[in-house]
Amino acid sequence: MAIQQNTLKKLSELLGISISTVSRALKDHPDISVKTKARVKELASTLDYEPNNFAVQLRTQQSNVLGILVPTIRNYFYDFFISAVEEEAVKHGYSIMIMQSCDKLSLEISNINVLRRNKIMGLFVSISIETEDMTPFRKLQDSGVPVVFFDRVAEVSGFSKACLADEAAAQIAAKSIIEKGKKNVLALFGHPHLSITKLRYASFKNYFDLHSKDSNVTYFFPEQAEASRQLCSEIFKNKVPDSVFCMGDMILIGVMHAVHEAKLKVPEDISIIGISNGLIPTLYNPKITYVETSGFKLGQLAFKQMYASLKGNEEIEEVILESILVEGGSL
Amino acid sequence: MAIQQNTLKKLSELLGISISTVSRALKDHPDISVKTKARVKELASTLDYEPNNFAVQLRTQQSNVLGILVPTIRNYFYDFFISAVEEEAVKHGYSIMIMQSCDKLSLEISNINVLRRNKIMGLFVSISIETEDMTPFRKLQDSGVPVVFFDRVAEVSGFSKACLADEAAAQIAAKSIIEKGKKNVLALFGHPHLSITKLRYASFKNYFDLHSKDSNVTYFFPEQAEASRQLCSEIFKNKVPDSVFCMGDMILIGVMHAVHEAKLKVPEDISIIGISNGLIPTLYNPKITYVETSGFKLGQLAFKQMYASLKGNEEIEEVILESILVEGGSL
DNA sequence: GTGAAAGCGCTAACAA
DNA sequence: TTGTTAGCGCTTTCAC
Repeated sequence: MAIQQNTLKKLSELLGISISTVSRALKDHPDISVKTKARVKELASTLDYEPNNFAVQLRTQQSNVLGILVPTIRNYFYDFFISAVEEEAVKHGYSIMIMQSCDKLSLEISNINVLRRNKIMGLFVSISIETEDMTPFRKLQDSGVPVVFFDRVAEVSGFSKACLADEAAAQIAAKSIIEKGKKNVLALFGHPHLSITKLRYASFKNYFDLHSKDSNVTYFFPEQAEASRQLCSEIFKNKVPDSVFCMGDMILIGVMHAVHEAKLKVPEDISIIGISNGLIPTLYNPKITYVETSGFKLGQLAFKQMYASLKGNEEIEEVILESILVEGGSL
Repeated sequence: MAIQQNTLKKLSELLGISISTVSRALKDHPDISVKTKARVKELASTLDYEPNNFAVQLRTQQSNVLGILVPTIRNYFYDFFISAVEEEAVKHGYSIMIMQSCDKLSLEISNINVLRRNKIMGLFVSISIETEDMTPFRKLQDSGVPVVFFDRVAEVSGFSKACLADEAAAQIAAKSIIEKGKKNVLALFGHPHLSITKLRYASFKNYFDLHSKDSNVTYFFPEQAEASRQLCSEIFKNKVPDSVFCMGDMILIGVMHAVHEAKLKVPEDISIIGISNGLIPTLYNPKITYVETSGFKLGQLAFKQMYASLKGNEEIEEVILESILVEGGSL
């Protein structure tokens, strides 16, 4: 049972002054005399007075809560993103409410409703694989709640977006592979439905088509770790490519399992390059060369965008986080 | 700007009936006639009526929000825990508010205050390294907000706790090492201040003292990955132990870096065993043998405890999640 | 079966 | 400088 809290009314009765005076004293309103302020504040602190947020929120229609909606938190990217947003949010007086869509459209929609009912003041979202209709987000935004897409973003205009430099990242990887003289490339991407996959794939392919026409590049879309491992196992039986590109950590993990199983030496027998948030590639020996896409930095960037919108700076724009190549010894 | 929402008042005016009738119709109150209910519900749905949570909360003094306070989300354990809690919470109509203490006491305290002001109905917490005084948690619980500690728990009674079987996990590891005939053991633990470290250390040491007195076990407390790597590098220069025990993933990562640098073969030159949530040990080749401590399962367990408290079942108890040995090829 | 009215705790316009 | 008052939108008791 929640215990009865102190209220302005109680304070005012104890002090023999009116509720509004107490309220104003507590917020350092210039009208109130120094003496009264002191009296009020002292009593408030001895009584551990805390304003009732429910009442404040009803009155002000402000929750100071920001929502984050991601496919899952169990991911070596979103957790960094969330962490960054949380840190920034706290600094600015906001709290964070998190929900997972589990990559299901139905859950995504019901969670948006929960977040709206909780009166979030802004939403960060990375859409589910199944999402096609952006209406729920549009409605949210139209009702005054800014929406910032990140990572998996809506392929429509009219929303703020914080993106990784997907195209640049894929290009950097392609370029690195070509520069090392690799000609027989296995390129693995994630779910073909996602914008992030489309961008990386198109950019990677385009770069090879333009700059190394004689290369033999094979493309697959194995989504997760186990699918990647199986795929590679099969491929390695026939012919081992001289290099593998992995669009994400999970694919990399699968590939490395297959590499170990086939007892291939990196980089002597096979070169590996990936795109990653950072930790996983550094666990292998030699460390895997990767194009860094920092979830943490992206979170900071996304918060900046959100904060601007929150403060009435209504500019809708796409912010892109630069990618850098982190050289390991795998290429 | 938040756009004006529909309210009960508006509906009642449109329908020409009173606010209270509308309110009751919407909640299927038995007093209201079927006809009226139908009319009300139809209008409500065409107008996309949604109750104003601020008002509901003020009236009912219930937020249906649960808080989670962890040192950091950027961790391959807490994210699983949070994910599980979120999934369960959604099923039961609760939302999750997350805050990070960054292992700083000051942030922990201010975040507790934020959570309290946000009127959370329950709190899951894994304490910071600096935390010693449990008063803030006690006060929260005394004011009717159940607190469930997990992972890093308070070393005092009177709180619900959801723990990993720390002692059992350490014992399983110790037993495995002894059974493999390893006699020259390097045992690495985390921050000595934490209950989790104390339990694992005491149990591990105790098991060796009892069951293998002639073993030569060296203990260190290197906290994070880089410290572990450095420590091992130094140790390996003098004498390579026949086995290493790693209390957590970060320590394991550091150890494996040192192992690779020293070009030691696992398990021929050195055996490795750890305690882990699961992913990291499986990335190495051979996979590292580890005692599993599932953050996801712990989250489900902790939620069950919380839910019982929320529903008035006031029993305070310590729940322990069983550990199991997952054999890789490193021992 | 329906309506009127009180009140959750706070803020802020207006009065004094 | 301080007090009075009118709500914010909803739930719920009590009256009809």
